[in-house]
Amino acid sequence: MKKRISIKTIAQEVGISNATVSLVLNDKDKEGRVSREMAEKIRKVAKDLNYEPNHLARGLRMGKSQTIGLIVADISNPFFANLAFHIQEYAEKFGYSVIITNTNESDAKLVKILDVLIGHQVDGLIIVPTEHGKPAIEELVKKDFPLVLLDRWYPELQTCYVVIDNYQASKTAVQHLINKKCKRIALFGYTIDLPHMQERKRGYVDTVKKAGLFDENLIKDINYISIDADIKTALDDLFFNEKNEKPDGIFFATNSIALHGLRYMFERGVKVSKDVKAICFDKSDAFDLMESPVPCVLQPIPEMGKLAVDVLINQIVKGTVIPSKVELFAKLSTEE
Amino acid sequence: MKKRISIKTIAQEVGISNATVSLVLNDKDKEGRVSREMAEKIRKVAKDLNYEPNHLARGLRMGKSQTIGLIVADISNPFFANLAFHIQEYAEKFGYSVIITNTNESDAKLVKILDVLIGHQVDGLIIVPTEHGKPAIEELVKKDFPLVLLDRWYPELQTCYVVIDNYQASKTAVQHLINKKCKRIALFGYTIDLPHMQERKRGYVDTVKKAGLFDENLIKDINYISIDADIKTALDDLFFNEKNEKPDGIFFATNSIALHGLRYMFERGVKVSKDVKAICFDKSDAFDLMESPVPCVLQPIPEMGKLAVDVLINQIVKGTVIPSKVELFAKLSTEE
DNA sequence: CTGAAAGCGCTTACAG
DNA sequence: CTGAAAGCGCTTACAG
Repeated sequence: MKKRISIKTIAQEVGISNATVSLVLNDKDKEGRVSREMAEKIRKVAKDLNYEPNHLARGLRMGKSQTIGLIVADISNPFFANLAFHIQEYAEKFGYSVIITNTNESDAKLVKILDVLIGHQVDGLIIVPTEHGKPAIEELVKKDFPLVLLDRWYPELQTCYVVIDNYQASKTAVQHLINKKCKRIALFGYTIDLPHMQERKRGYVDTVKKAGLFDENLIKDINYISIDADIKTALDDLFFNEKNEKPDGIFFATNSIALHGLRYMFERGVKVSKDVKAICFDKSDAFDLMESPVPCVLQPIPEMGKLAVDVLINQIVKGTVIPSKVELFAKLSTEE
Repeated sequence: MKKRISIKTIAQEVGISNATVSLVLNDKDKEGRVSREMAEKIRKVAKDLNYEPNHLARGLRMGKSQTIGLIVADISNPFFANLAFHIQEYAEKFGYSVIITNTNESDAKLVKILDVLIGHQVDGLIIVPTEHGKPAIEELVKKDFPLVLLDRWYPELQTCYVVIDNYQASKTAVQHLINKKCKRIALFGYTIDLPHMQERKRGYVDTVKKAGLFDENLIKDINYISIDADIKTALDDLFFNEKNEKPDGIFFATNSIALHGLRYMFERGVKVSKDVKAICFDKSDAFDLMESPVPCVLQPIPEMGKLAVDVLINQIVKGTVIPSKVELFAKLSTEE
């Protein structure tokens, strides 16, 4: 492979010093620091030689890499993929590249990724944290490393967050089912011990209680690891256990749970909308094609991504961190 | 923000030279180059100080960054998101980080991204090329820059490719509809002038011709830019134009076209499976939840990703490029 | 207006 | 077994 050409090559070609070339190529030749003709000449040679600056060298020298690390739970999940898309598009506007990585909800992996990303000298991090990732992230926070947590948060950790009001979103969703005359509303949530999920559950509980519809047996906890089996067990118990009165509504607290749940119900002949109403978090392509569309909670994905980038870049540029929790609001797909 | 600690800090702490620290930390202290006690001591201090090597500096010095650039058309498309997921997981095993970027099918954007990524000193590129991206990529090929094109290819450009046999996949899909007694099979494809799409069309044409079912009016070209409008126009023409005999089968040459198409048909009350059979490229979550599932062509996504990484790393390590086109085979979802 | 020099953090021949 | 030195490509204060 041919050697990439450097500032030095250009300097030699023109017969001038590296310093001057650097000035010109960084557009710092205004304010009369370099003669007009010289600047022109340098630019021409740089162009002819197809010069591309070496970001590694620049990063090393400047102490910043113009790179942001993004850590999500799973890039193949459309919610995170969309988030990643908008983060990248927006970060690019400010001249930042984004390195996207996955934890697959593993705390060990989070720790490892953090090391790798920091080794790569990222200027900041946007992190969808894992259940027990707090210690690792706390260390970074102590060092004032620029970062913003996205989608999920640790209540006891003071740092920057961009999240949505899960409690309110959940209430709205459950209320929607109540308005549709549902009397026995089930909740399907993850066992994950993070407040975004607890808030969704709390929103459910408060709303059904207020309507006098609370029944503990209708709350089903799903483990991310054994999602398929857990959902089947839970649905079997709700719909095919003679002892139980069937639910007439289901609130799926995440999209992945909804997808698995709907699939199994479909398989078992439980008709959504007819036998039981459903509502869930986040939109899926699947919903548009169902016999009767499932309404869902729409998180403002582009705004979440942009805001995370804004908050992060602000930290990087200012060099200081003012802990803050930005809360956005979701709305129902039926409100559109 | 606290300064990151460097090899120098460790060296001073231990009272020793940078060189020795570097040797130890890179596990080059075997073969009796450094005394056992000294090595232990250095490792301990490095650990206590929480040392993280600076990849920028190492990359600059070694002339490689252990980073791979991945360019896809759209990370929010599940096909590419899955591909990205597997590429990243697999590349990580070899110690490579992956920078993921999107072209949104724009040639101009491809050129720009190429510059950015090369500026970041990526050691190699995995590229899903755009329609007219050939000149830009050709330049890299001429320089023997390590790269592999994925999913799509330029027939006149000798370089490394990992693709699937689109012709065969398409034939199988169309044959499936013929086996289901379809007599009027429509094709929905993109206008994009790249052979992967042409092959899909050719597979369709050859198969319907062989069965004596060819009718030019059943071929519909969709523009990526105006996908929504184009699909509506095409479907309206097929199903709601009194002059035309309706199709009884549709082959959607991509997943995005299928999704838009199925949605519109649903909206207009055209019943898939009952009124018209459908089949398409790539699986979508949506299919599991439809009244009658749409069969699809399953590309071997994990294998495609892994192979691309293998081929690329091989180039990087060997320092030479042997142009090759690896072709994988897709199968129908009904074959599972 | 332009140049010489230092230094970012690392690795690697070369000396001893 | 360990150290001194050079150099990767860049930017930036300092001199002139």
